[in-house]
Amino acid sequence: MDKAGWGLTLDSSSPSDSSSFFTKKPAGFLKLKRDRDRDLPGDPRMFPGIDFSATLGRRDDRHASATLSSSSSPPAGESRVVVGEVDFFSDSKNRSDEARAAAAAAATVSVKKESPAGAARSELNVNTGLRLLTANTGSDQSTVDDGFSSDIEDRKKSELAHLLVELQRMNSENQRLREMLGQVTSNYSALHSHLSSLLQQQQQQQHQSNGAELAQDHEGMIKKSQTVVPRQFLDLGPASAAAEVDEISNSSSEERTRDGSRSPLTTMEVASSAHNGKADQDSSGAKGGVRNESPDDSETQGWAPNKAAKLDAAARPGIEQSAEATMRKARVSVRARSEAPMITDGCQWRKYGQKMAKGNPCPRAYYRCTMAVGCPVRKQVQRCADDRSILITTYEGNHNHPLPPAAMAMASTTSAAVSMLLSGSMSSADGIMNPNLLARAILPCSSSMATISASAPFPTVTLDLTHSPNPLQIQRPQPQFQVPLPGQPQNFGSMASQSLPQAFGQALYNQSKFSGLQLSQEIANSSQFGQQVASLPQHLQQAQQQQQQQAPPSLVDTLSAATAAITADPNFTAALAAAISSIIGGAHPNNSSSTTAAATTTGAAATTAGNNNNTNISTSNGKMSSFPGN
DNA sequence: CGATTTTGACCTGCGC
DNA sequence: GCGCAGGTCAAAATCG
Repeated sequence: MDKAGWGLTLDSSSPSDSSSFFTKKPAGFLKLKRDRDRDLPGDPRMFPGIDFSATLGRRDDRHASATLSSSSSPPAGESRVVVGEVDFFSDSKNRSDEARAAAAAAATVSVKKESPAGAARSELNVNTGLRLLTANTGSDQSTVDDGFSSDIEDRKKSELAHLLVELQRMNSENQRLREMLGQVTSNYSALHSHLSSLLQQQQQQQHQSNGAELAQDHEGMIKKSQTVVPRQFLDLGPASAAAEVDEISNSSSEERTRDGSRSPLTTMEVASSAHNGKADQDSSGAKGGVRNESPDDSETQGWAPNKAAKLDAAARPGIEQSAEATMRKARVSVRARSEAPMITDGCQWRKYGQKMAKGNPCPRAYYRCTMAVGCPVRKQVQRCADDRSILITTYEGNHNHPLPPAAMAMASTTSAAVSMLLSGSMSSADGIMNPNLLARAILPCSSSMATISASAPFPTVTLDLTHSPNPLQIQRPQPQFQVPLPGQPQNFGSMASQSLPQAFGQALYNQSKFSGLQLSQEIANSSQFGQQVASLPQHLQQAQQQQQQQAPPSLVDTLSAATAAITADPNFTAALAAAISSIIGGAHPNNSSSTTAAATTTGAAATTAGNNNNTNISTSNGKMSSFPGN
């Protein structure tokens, strides 16, 4: 459920009392508790608590605000932020320092900042997405200038000059980063092509050696359909290659298929169950009638690892079955430091169970999404046994309804994570899949580590947001979950009202937009990268336009400048993250039809981040019928 | 009074 | 077949 107030009630849920963590109801909780009318998509106030989507930007905001107002009492708005937000992260101060360091590294010229209000105005007017830069540059120096300079015009003039210089610099950095991105993309494509060719050769060899028995051939066809076909609408560049690896692997696909039968149905499965409803119901009846399920409850039923799913899957064509088997197992686990009982990810959840899991004194709570009837998305929330300040949230399933912007953040995140999981790691027996790349692709501004485990009962992507910044990101403010204030805007549509960009959420929001654009254009068989570039936020496009006038720097400068840019501008980082994740894990031309059809069948968006409000369907989400959407 | 949480019971899969 | 663990259900309790 949406017990929205938890984030504000750190007090009641003492970390030391983990056993009662999920059972106690925070005191302050109640006052903020549930107000469904308020929890409308797009309502910025709706998700107090640890706001995943708004966290980063707000955190950055807070840090920047602290910097700007360090020598004087902060404006009312800022003080509200500072006071209201609770930093769950122990090293927040360090990150704040890092933020300043990043600003110092990025800003060769400090730009004065008159006041937060003035900054807000400039943001509204320019909307370059360089708010962090603006904020960062408006630091001590500007304060000093304000104190000693009575000539406002001169000050503004110099400020403007600084801004222009900074803008140019950022443009050049933007260009460099784009070049780097292009290199990464080309390298990725080359590697993928090479891998595909190798796999094809291996496949041919294996077929030649094993082509004797027809039965085996038939089974092989089934396997192929079980692996390749799903990947087709899961898509992704590496997908086909991975699927081929699966095909080569004797055990992986079968095990996955078998295990998948006990896993929750996905949207696609729900879709397919529409014409297999009788089997479902019959099977449900076999359960003793305990679960009185109507056809309308098929989605809910789908979550039950019952025989119905297995029988139904067995009765279905291999394609659908395999697709479900592959996708419905995917999970995304998000680790984040939080004292709150549950991270606020923008969706409404209702708790339906709690169990003591083995090996962990903390109970595991089970939630299901209640934003729409029959939404199959569920999540598990549990404290880390080793570090109870870490909250582990595992998402599973795919939303069948529009999501508010705040929810799209997590949706996009998990979407990207699962996209990468299903696209590239499924073939791997286990292990970490290029964590740096993955982490940067998914959450490049989070300093997170994305760990993929395919050997687990469910292929799981773990996004660890608790790690300290990696060397390449050390200067960047660490994203974290924070406690938003009630009534404070959190939706991304109101970013202009924020003091600083909600980098992470914006990144993911943009990502969704990117992907949505991609999806729609993929249908039109358009190239994706150009569309992604075309769908970049305005400030990026503006920067790109201007950066074309910049002379290319040296490689060293490029790298350093890129690092500085990334660390200094969460918006850019976000956009880059979105682009990368969309490119690598999110969008490919051949994935939309099947999933879209499935989604259409169910009348759902078949997307986690798919948002009617934005008429965007995240490709990475949309194709991930089993992806933990939220 | 409706929505949500709590909590014990139940179901299922898996390993022995 | 049995026990264990994960997951889910649903009646009762709680809350607003």
